[in-house]
Amino acid sequence: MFKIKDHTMGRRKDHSREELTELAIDAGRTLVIEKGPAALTARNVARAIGYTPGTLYNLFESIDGLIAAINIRSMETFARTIREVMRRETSTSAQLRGIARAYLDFHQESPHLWSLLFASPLDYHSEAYREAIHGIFDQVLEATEPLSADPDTARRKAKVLWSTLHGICLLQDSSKLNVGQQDPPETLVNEFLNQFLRI
Amino acid sequence: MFKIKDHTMGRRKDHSREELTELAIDAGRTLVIEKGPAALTARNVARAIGYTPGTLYNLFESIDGLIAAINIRSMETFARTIREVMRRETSTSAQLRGIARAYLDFHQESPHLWSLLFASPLDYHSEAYREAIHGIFDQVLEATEPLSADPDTARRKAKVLWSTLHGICLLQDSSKLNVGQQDPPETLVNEFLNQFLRI
DNA sequence: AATAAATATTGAACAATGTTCAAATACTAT
DNA sequence: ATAGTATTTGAACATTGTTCAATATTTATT
Repeated sequence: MFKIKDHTMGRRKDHSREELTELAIDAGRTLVIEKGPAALTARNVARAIGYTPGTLYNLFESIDGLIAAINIRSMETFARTIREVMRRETSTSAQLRGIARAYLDFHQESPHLWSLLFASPLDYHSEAYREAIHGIFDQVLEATEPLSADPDTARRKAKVLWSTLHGICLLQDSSKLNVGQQDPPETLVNEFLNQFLRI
Repeated sequence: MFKIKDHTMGRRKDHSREELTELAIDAGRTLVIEKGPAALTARNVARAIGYTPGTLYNLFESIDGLIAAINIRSMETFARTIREVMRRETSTSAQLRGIARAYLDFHQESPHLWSLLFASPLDYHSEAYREAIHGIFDQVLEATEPLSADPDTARRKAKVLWSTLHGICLLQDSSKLNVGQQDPPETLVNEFLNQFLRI
């Protein structure tokens, strides 16, 4: 016999709260990867995990909370990638070029995830979010330190590098009909780094 | 006697099509300036000009069309500003610093307009939009030309400069809780330009 | 001047969004 | 067993963008 439920259901406990949160983040991530940030709706995510929108609001305080969770995951992955770069490369220039390379790879391989993280205004900003940002930025800072005497300059240099990477990828996306000729992001990043690494 | 209209109204012709378009753009612009991009809704704009949403769809093919029109106006204003800079300054470095200054001013004085233009993904892209972009970018290109031998390098340099300005302002906005210390955009742009202008 | 055609405007509707919440259910501790 | 707590739902609400038949007005034609 099949259970036909013609009224509201109560607790199912198919998954723990933590498992459910994981499921939601994964489903949301997949939606973003496959159909872009616009497909990340409460109903789409809920359908993907076999629950209703209301359940999501038991896990996240709002849809922005889910976005933040997905972004944090992206940042953690990226932080691991550049940690690897920092360990592999010994020279400052190789480290910085490696970080830039990793950034461009992320943008190219997961454009929608990149877009959700860097090209969609979000004012959620939990403590976990702040930490995830630091997980990345502190390493960039570490890499720019040898380039300058005082730490203030190092921080400024790190921010400039980071800003330029952002900007170049944004420009790339916004110019489907391009300004003049098509310059691949790598070319622009190279142009920048050649100057940036010149003492 | 007051005309009470209890059914659908027809043509009023209070304004010409062109006047109405102007009214809509102006009202939309004001809404964005005062309440941010999120306030730019069809109903808000319609109410502000004393019409209904349907009328807007007679003027623009979609809400993105209205956004594009507002952005084009922002770009035209900015193009005029840097044209003034280009005329006033004679040295390359002064021109580039002037352009950067103007960009930061725009970001600081009209953060919401800046956000609508540069920080909100939009895939409208009419011919008029392309032209407005060129009205700005061609001048940046003109300014970077003396910095490099071949035109390809000049174009790349212009794009790098432009990307960095974008990125720095984005970073500024996204970091209400800041990464490390607060670095004013001017400081970062200076850090960048000092390196950029070094031959 | 009368009539026809074109245009402008509306209100009402549609689908989709985020979000809330009482009701109902199932699990947990007593 | 019973009471209490946590979870899940469905239905609702307000807001989006957008469409469109109906209507009113202006313009063109006869």
